[in-house]
Amino acid sequence: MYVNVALPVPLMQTFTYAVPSSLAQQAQPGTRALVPFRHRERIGLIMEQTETPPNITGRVKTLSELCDKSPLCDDIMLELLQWISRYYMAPIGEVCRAALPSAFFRRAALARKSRIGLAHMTDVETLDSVPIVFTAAQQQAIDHSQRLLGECLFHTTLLHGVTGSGKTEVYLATMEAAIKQGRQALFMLPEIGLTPQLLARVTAHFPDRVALYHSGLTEAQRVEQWLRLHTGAADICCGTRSAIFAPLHNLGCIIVDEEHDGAYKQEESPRYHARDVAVVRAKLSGALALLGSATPSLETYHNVERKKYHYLSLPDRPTGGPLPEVMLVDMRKEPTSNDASGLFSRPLLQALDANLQAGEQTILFLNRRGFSQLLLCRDCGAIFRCPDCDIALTLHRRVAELRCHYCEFSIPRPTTCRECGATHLKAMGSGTERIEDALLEHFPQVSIARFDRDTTTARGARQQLLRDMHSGKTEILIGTQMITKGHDFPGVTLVGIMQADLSLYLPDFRASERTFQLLTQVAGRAGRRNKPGRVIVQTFTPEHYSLLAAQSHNYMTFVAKEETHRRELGYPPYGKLINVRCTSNSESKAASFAQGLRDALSRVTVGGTLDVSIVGPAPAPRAKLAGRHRWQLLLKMKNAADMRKVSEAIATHTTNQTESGVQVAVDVDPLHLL
DNA sequence: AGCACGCCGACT
DNA sequence: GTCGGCGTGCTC
Repeated sequence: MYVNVALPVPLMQTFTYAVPSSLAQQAQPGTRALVPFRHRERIGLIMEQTETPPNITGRVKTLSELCDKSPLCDDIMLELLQWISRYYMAPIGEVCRAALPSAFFRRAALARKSRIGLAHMTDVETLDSVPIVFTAAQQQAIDHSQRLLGECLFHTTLLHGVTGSGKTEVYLATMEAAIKQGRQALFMLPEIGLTPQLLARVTAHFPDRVALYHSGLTEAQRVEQWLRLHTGAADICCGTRSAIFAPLHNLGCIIVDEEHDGAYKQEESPRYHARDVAVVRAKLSGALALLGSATPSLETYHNVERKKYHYLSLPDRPTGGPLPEVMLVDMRKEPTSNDASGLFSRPLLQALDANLQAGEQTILFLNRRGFSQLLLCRDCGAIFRCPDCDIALTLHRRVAELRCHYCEFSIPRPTTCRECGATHLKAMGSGTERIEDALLEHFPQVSIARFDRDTTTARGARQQLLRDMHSGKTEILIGTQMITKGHDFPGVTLVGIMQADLSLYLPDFRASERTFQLLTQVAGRAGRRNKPGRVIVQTFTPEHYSLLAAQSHNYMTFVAKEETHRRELGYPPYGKLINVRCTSNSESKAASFAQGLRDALSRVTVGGTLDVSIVGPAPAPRAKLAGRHRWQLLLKMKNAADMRKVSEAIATHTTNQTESGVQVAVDVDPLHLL
């Protein structure tokens, strides 16, 4: 007998080993095995048993020993790992490594092998549920989930509810229903650190049954939580992206909160999207998938329209008060010299003034940190660029440095142009630092704080900023999109969006969608209960549908417009994308490899013609990163079936054609094309 | 990914 | 004369 073993190496294949008869019983799929591999022994995961020896010239090696008494992964998990490997074109061993605590693949982990025994299920206990009065919409959503759970059939539901509409109650009731059935629940969040209140509610609702699983855990903690779930000591898992692999063996429901959030997509191999994997896992498990958002992704909403997903909406805000009033300020009609920088419109300045008078807090949002976007020589027009990434360096005036926002490169702030030696350097384009300076000019007495990567990375700095905000000490908080994530600032009644056009016109087909989501999420932060909130959006294109839809809090009008554009251009959800990026020290090698792949794809036919339209090869939007040149091919397919064929064609080409010095990264369903 | 094998510069 | 630089090639 033989077994196919996935080893943690970046190769698409498994390796076949002979199994000694003494280990035949124990060598089950999902069990780890110690195998001889390239002059040393390594730990891999048995994917399947087979009677057929591998088709290789050399001698088949024999596995040395098994690391577990019983499998770590059940059949559903193994099938899920295979699906991820195929769909995302990721090496199976890398998928396995992402799915299990990495300690499980280190030799030291062998010591604890005896600890991993058979999973035993906890008895179904009666949960003492606190009686809560649900709104009609909440009750309807809960009834819906409970009915589907009762049928034990796979189903996906979109729960569309604005901030404060009470999605959490529906989540809790759904998980409770799964637990009462003797099944388990998986609760996914984009970022764990930003939602302590939500986590506290879940752990309080299900005392001692919740395991937290996220990237912030130490290796020992991760193993501990993994074991609690595997053995059934905990039957609810709350976690981020990687929690999609939680060892729950009788899964009843998977909840994906803020399903539109980009944090669910892993940006290195395996480049999976945890929301999409959640739906596949639910399908394999016969479980319920519940996707929640105030601003659902177009992909998810499209599945509602195609009747693949159920749609439930929570239109009211039982706890949140009325939705804020959103004002769009046309910056074309503003005088250019309101202040030194021309950053603030009259309406925003008036509203700021009034809010300060009333003793209430304000958030100003600008999606660019630092002082200025670039430093330009007034005499010769040269700008300072990163030598490794070839993009404009951002001026950070507080620390007197020019910094590259793509890599770690920085230089002390120069005083002369390096091209012509002139001393007249102009800082162009505003970042959060400049907003802070301009504000201090206008309101010298006011307590202003900045919340971006520069001010939050120092130890404890982030917490201090949040404390000052909650205590009311900070009157105006300036921030990048960091502030839009998760935080609740009950005292904030005014939100100003500076330069809304920045995110709107990024060279990315999702720019409109992101802007709409961003504005809606930010607007959701303004005002609570009895205090109505106000949002002021400064833009040069107030007629843009993203802004208008966000202004009127109308998701449906946004979707209708955006779908039209996507359909015309064959972008998701009306088509599938694969981005192939070729990276090399040599630009010509990267470019020629990309061209070779393009030629191969246009020649190849897999069971009929290959229906793919190819954009490129072209330099990637970040044409040079950390000293390496990047060229890319964007492949557009009409549907998933065509995409599978294209995937196969890419796989055969890249394995046959081993161009030296070129790294190929395939991104299936890319979230951005950078 | 590792890790070995394989041909060209500065050290005892 | 060697030690070692990291290019390239393979892993059941």
